[in-house]
Formats: sequence, structure tokens, C-alpha cells
Amino acid sequence: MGKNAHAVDTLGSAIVAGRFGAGGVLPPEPLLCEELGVSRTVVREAVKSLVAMGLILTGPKVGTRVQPAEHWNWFDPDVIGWQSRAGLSPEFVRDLQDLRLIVEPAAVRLAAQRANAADVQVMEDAFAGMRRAVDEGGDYVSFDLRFHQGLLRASHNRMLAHMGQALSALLRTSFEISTVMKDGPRGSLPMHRAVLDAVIAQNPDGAERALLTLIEGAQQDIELVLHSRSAAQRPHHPATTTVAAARRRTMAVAVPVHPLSPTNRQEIHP
Amino acid sequence: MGKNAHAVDTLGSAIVAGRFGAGGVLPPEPLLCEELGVSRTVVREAVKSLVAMGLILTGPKVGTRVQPAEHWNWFDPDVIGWQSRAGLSPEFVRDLQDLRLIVEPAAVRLAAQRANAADVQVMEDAFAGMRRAVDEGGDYVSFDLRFHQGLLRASHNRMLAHMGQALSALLRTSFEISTVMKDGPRGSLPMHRAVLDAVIAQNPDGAERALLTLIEGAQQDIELVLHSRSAAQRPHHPATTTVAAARRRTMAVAVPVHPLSPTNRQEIHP
DNA sequence: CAGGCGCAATCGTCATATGATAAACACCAT
DNA sequence: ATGGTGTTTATCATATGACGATTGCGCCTG
Repeated sequence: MGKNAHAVDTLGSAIVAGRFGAGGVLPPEPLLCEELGVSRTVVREAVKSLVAMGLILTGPKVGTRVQPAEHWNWFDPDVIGWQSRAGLSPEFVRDLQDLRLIVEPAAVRLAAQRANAADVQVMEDAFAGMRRAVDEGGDYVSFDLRFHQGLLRASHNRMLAHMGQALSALLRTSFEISTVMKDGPRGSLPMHRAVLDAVIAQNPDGAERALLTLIEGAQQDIELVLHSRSAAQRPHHPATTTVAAARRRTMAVAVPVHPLSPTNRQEIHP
Repeated sequence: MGKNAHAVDTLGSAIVAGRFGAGGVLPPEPLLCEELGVSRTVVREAVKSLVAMGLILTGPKVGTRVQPAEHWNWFDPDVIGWQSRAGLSPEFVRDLQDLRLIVEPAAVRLAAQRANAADVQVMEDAFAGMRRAVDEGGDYVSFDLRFHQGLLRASHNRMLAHMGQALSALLRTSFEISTVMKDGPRGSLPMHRAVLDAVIAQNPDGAERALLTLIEGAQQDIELVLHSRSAAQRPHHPATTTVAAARRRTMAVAVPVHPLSPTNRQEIHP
């Protein structure tokens, strides 16, 4: 990984984790150079990236100060990733659940009205992958994410599609650092099918209903996880608390214990 | 303004305006230095900012290429501002209207449940400012924006609050480059009051209804504007076509005729 | 005690050099 | 002739050193 990407990731993680406090000031550039083991050029460019994400602002003599959390760009995959690794606070999860509950039903309504053949094909492929993963074993999560991503994109609304990207980043991270629920996938398949069918039938109401069912299942799981987490204070090792299945379910959610791979949007590797 | 900010703005505007085409590649860094009249350091930092906004990707030998529009960060105030100046295409406006219609009613429901005294005070102040602006003349727009911003923040959801920021950026820009509607403010005052009262009364249903009324009024205006615009193909001078008032209205919207783009080659969006 | 003035810390900008990477091309072997 | 392979080269990535600009803070003066 490039040094710049590493610097952005390190600083971003530290800031989001609250290492400098809310409104605190970061060390001067020379010190950051030492700590990160890079030149001032790299530090400056990393700082510029973080400024663009709304995490900090800079000025002569004032140094670089972290902005209040309301100014973060909460739709940046990196920011969401850092927050996820820093710990899924109940407030953060609640915010995301709120958002999902607001956005996805509305998006699926639009999708049912606007989806074209290509959109449907993407979702069909994703669904096929999910089914295959259940039958033969495989990466269920990626296909599930692709399904929901396809759903959001099928709304043909740039903002909604971008939100899906952010949501995906969170869920993906959540999965990378945890285990997948065992029988969740099989149970959620039929309801995914129902959503897709309703979209194909251009039936907004049916699509919304099916999706709401899906979300409710996920919400229950998440609440269970958060509950079991606050019960078992600070689990020790990769013993991520996995949660028993609910009947209808979209995605499993578990608790991050150890930070892991950053998403690197900075370099091209075609 | 600092050179860096200027560089980011210039490049960002050009990219969003489609000067390099979708998926096109920007000139090499040395050329950009000449065009912008700045050093390579500034260009690189500006590029890093744009990368963080998801507008472009960079890599050795491949140059810096603009990403497809789905990857833009559509919740960045700068990006929205550039898009606004580049021309409010009907699709863009439709996307934003969709978003507003999805987010604001849901947010006001949450606000009615979660708003505290401080939140209410912010909105009261904003409303008082709106009323004063109507009675004595003044900057109605700022207070209207502040009202809606306060509404979103009162939902106590970081993502929703941030979305409000982006929405504000759009509406503000829309106003900066156009004139304000004459009797819109007076007509919209009562409905704003109704929203605020419902929030204070912790009445989610009432708040949502009132807000929906407000949004519908705005939507009608916007449709009128877009219609009159496509009717009058390419008006000649600063004759911004303002639109007659509708009864209930949140904010006035007018048409940018002359983008303030620094580049002379403005392009007509398809 | 108050207000203006200078100092110094810190970021902003510039210039130049060198390394790293990956696409493009030419070359050789089969 | 064709396909693989090595070299070239354009472009970005990083490092270094210097100077300018701005602003917070303390000192000095009235």
C-alpha cells in the first residue's frame, strides 16, 4: 500500500477513534512526519484528504483541528469504515438503522417504478449468487451486498445509489471483522426473492412490504448483538459474538473486535 | 482565497461540468500547473482533495481520470455547488427532490420524537428571523435554510444532519445565482409555524403532514421553473426567469442562466 | 490597567530531485 | 508471422529544503 493511503488511514482512524478529542488539535506537521515515518509532502496530502472528508480543518498558526462530528462526511466509505473499526457504538448503529429504514423502502419503491432490464439482471445475478452460496457454500455476504447495492442503483437516483455505497461499506466491514451467521442466509432467501419479484412486477407497495420485513429481521438481530455485547463486557479475542438466527433476515451483523483492512480508494489497480 | 481552494474549485467545476468527459483523463500535472498558475504542490493537494470527494482516481502512468458520476460524493457541499453552477439539469433536480421528499418527512418525524429544548430554540430563532425578514425586509433565505437545517439536526441522526448540510448547499447556491421570489416567504410562513408547533407538541404525524405540504409547494414551483426553462431555449442575458408564486411554498427556486464558471467554454447539458 | 505592537509558531506555497509504476513499444525466438 | 519478453518512457509518488503569509500570544508602552 502507498504511504499516502497509509497516512490517511492512520490519521483518519485516530481522529474518528477520538484520540485527539472533539475539537482537539493534531500535532504539528513535523511531528506527524516522525510518527508516520513519511515526508511532509505525504502528511500534507493526507491532511488535505481528511479536510475534504470534513474531519479536520487547517489554518496557519491554529494547526489542524478536528471538526465536530456533525461535519464529518458520513457518506464517505472510509469514514464509515473507521467508525466501524473504532467501535460500533449503539448511537452509530441506531443512526444507520434509522437511515436504512428511511432510505431502502423509499428506494425500492422508486426501483419498482424505474428499474430497467439491466438493473433487474444485476439483481438476478446477485440473487443467483446468494442461492448458490447457500447451496454449495460460498461468499454469501458479497452477493447480499450486491443485491442491495443493485436495488439502490435501480432507483436511478444518484444520491440514493451513493448512500447504498456507504451502507455497503459499513456492512462489508462489519463482516470482514466478524463471522457470518450460520442459518441467516437460507432464511432470508425467500424474502429477497419476493422483493425482486415485486420490483419486476413494478409493484411498489409489494416491494416495500417485502423489504420492510427483511429490514425488521435484520433490526432484531442487531439489537440482539448489541445487547449481548453490552452484557458481555469487552469480549477478549476473535470471539465475536454471533447471534442465533431470526426467521426472516437480510444480513448478519457482528461486533468488530480488531481493526482490519482499510478501503483504499486512492490508487488505481485495474 | 487561497490558491489551493481556488485550484480545487476550478478543477472540481471543470470536472463536474463535464469538460473532460465521463471517464476522460485530465492533463498531466505540469500542464495543470501552467493552466492554474500554481506550483505542483498545490495541484497535487487539490487532486488529493478531489480524490477524497470521489471525483477522480490517480495512478502512475494512467494519469488522473474522472470517475463515473455514481462515484461522486453527492453529499459534499462543494460537489453539489459545482453541479448547481454547471447547470441544474432536470435529472439532478429530480434526484434532489426525491431525496428531500424521502428524507425530510422522516426526519421531522424523528425530530418530533427526539428534539430537545435547544433544538427547538434554534428553530424558533430561525423562524423569528424569517418573520422579521418578511416584515422588515431582510435575508429570508438564510433563515429558511437555518430552519430546515435545524429541523434535520433535531432528528439527532448524524447522517440526516449531514444530508441537511448538503441540501442547504444546493439551495443556497441556487439562490446565490438567481433572484429570490417575491411573495413566496409570506405565504410559506404559516406552514413553517405549523411544522414547528407539531414538533414542539411531539406530534410526528402532524409534523410530517405540515412538512409534506411545504414540500409539495416547493415541488410545484420547481416544476414550473424547469418547464419555463425548457420552453425558453437559451435565454440571452442575465434575464433569470423567475416564477410566479404558488400558495404554499418553502423556498424559491430560480434558474441559473449564466454559470459563474471560470472556464469560458460552458457547455449546454443534454 | 488597557491597547497597540512585535515575535514566533505554524501552515501555505514554491522549486527541484529522485524513485516507482505501468503502459507502450520494439525486439527476439519460435 | 506471431507471441512472449525485455526495455523504454511518460506519469505519478515521495523526499527535501527554503521562503512567504497569517495569526495567536505576550510584551511593552502610555
